[in-house]
Amino acid sequence: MEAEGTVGKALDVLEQVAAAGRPVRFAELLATSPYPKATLYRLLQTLVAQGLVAQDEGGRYALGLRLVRLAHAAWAQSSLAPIARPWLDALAAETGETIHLAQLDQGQVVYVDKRNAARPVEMFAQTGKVGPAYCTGVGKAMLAHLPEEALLRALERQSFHRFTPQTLTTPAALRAELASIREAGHALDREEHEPGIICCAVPILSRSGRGIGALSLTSTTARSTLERLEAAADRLRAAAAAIGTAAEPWGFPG
Amino acid sequence: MEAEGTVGKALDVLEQVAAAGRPVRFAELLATSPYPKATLYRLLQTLVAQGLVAQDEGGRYALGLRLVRLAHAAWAQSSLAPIARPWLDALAAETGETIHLAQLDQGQVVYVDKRNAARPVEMFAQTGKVGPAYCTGVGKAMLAHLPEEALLRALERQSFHRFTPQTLTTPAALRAELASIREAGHALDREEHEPGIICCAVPILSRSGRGIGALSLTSTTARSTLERLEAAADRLRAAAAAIGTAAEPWGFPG
DNA sequence: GACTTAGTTTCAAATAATGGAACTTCATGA
DNA sequence: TCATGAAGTTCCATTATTTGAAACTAAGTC
Repeated sequence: MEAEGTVGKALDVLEQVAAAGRPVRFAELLATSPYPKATLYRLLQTLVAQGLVAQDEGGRYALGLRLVRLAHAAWAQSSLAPIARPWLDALAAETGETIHLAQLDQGQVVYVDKRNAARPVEMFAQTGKVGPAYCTGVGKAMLAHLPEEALLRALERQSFHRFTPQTLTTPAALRAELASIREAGHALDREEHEPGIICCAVPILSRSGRGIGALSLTSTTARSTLERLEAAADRLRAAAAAIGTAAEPWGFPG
Repeated sequence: MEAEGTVGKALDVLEQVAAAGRPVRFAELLATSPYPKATLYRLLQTLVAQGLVAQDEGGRYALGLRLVRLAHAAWAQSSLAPIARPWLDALAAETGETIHLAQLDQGQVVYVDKRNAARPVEMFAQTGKVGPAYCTGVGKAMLAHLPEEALLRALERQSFHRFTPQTLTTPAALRAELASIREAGHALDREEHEPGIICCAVPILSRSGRGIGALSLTSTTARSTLERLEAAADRLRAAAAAIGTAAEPWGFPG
């Protein structure tokens, strides 16, 4: 924490409210805040006045609906997600499996759209969720197509947690994996993030060759195998190529 | 525009980028900004540094993915939307029509979750989308259960636009409608917002009797009638009651 | 009714934001 | 080739906002 300028401080506080995951009292925030009582108090007042944070009758703070409005605008004006929609529909219908569309933001994977085989579109329940880049199919596919400098920055701020026995936990192992992903043209998640969950992902490249997102097909070891997912890689690649051609060249910054 | 404090100014700029609906150049923003060149420039720099705004290679500004992450957190920590999910699933399955869950934020309707009709139909509203309160079913259902003071504030900032011939365009007409909604226990949208679109909505009340959201069943005049939607009102009310009982008493502030 | 805990306000000092103007690119076309 | 201008960036003395220790209020608790 500790950010530059008043706006940065306000966002620190906002992020703290977000991290709590439930409505929190002032005292709870104060306990783990780097800011003194009066400062924290006024920052929260400002956030409430702006609608970024809401306060219940008991005075507890939670994230406000203005964020939901703004995120909808962000999604709608993106050059990737709205364009990709029909392709996700088609892939989900053809494969009967779960399809993810992801982008990279500050070194993390952000899922920006999804189709669940069983259920219809449910936006925020899944959209906006974040995950680690180094142990997901979409994450590795995007990292593999990041310029060296951006990759370094992304790896720097990463701490490698071993989610499963298969998780790659060193930069060296990851770099070797990224090289083979570039060669194969697709990335596999061999239960590296969650046991029983496997996935095949391809990068989405803009016309200028820059990575702007990734597309993945996810299944469970109970229902499918890596070989079967890999067999669908060409189908994914075709969709990714079409999306990349249609999209504005808006790169993911890492 | 023109807001209090540095945070408010930064959010003004953010909102301007959102309003554009597409990546915009600095000069475009400057043309309609109340802030001088240097100030606007530095506000944008700050927003970019914070990840709320992203910049493409051409230097154009668009909303950043950090907003999508934050909105997901807002959605997940809400005391309403996650709890309501199974009921939306059930209502959509039973009726085969579109179901919306909405909340009121600063006098506007914000759709926080939805289920699409089983039959292939175009999207009316995505999650996070906003709409007017005075001419939608969910909006009127919520306005009807707002305390007088909050209703006044909501009406004040409302300008009544006549979307269709059926739209109520005066505070007096709306107040009469709200009274009859309170009596009936549900609100109808008689093509007041979009021609051909009808809807029946019920308020979701917390255990303390406060309005915290609304639930609606939407259809088209081609496929159904107001009478048929109204017949499902009891089913909606039952779901709303269950959700309201399970939810934390977190009122909508108007 | 003294004592703790949670939240709110004050005000002089410290800090950050402001904005007019000057400067740097970069594209255009005479 | 070199003027012309449009778009974007930086400077810096001035100005306004933010800061935070401490005092204060309100609401429990024993």
